[in-house]
Amino acid sequence: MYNRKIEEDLDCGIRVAAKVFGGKWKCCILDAINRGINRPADIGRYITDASARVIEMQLAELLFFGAIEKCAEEDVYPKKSEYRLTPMGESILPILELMDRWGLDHNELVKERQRELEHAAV
Amino acid sequence: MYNRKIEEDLDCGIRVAAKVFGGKWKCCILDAINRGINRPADIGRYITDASARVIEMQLAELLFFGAIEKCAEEDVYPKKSEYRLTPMGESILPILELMDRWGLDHNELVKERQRELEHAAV
DNA sequence: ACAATAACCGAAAAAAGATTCGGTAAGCGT
DNA sequence: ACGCTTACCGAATCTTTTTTCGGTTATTGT
Repeated sequence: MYNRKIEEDLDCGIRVAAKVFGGKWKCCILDAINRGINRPADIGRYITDASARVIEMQLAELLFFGAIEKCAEEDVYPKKSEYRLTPMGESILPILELMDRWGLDHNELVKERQRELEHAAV
Repeated sequence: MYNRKIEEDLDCGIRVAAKVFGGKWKCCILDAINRGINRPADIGRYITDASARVIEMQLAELLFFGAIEKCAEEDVYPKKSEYRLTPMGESILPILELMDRWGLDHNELVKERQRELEHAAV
């Protein structure tokens, strides 16, 4: 896992939250697992924009920080792995919902500004 | 302002939210302004870890997306600028609070994992 | 007149994060 | 036996974000 060069202030709650579920795909993965899509390959098919590698890496981080747990029959070789939310992972869901709602409430405005930017760039 | 090469999915609320108040310092700046610290130089003194340049840039983005507004007497030259939250900016505060509380509730665990990582890296 | 402060900006560089590519090890269907 | 899928990893590369540095313009205090 990547280790930062510059130390971060983990006394700031927002920074802690960003570390655990920030980043481009972690929220989507938590959402998928919450919906019962809990095997890597299935998550990959659910989140079509993300490559398999990204999903593996983000699963590893979510696992590392204890937001999800791995329930695989480690008999001989992994093969069948399933991930589920831990109570800690579940406690993130209300925040995701709030953020998602906020974003959807304001996306028209943001999209418009985005278009302005793109025009100006030409 | 930086213009991405790769398009992002602004139909996902979380992505929209991240665009407006994600990033390393935007939340801190919103918090500062909310506390009545509303001039760039004062915000700089409040958030000591961030350079003046960063604060300017992030203020510009917050302004661009309409989370804050600039109330400067543009008489002859800027000089005195004050920023305040717009209603849209205020609507972000509950989310920040929730994230901050979540982070503070879980920071011991995260800090410990962080220490493990650093040890392993040596 | 001179130093200090405020508000800004452009551009380069560094750091962080995401993506692609190629690989391993194992099981399942035909 | 052969190809397909699953799970996973390392490393190079590219994109995005953050930081640093040096500059402009104007005001205030001495």
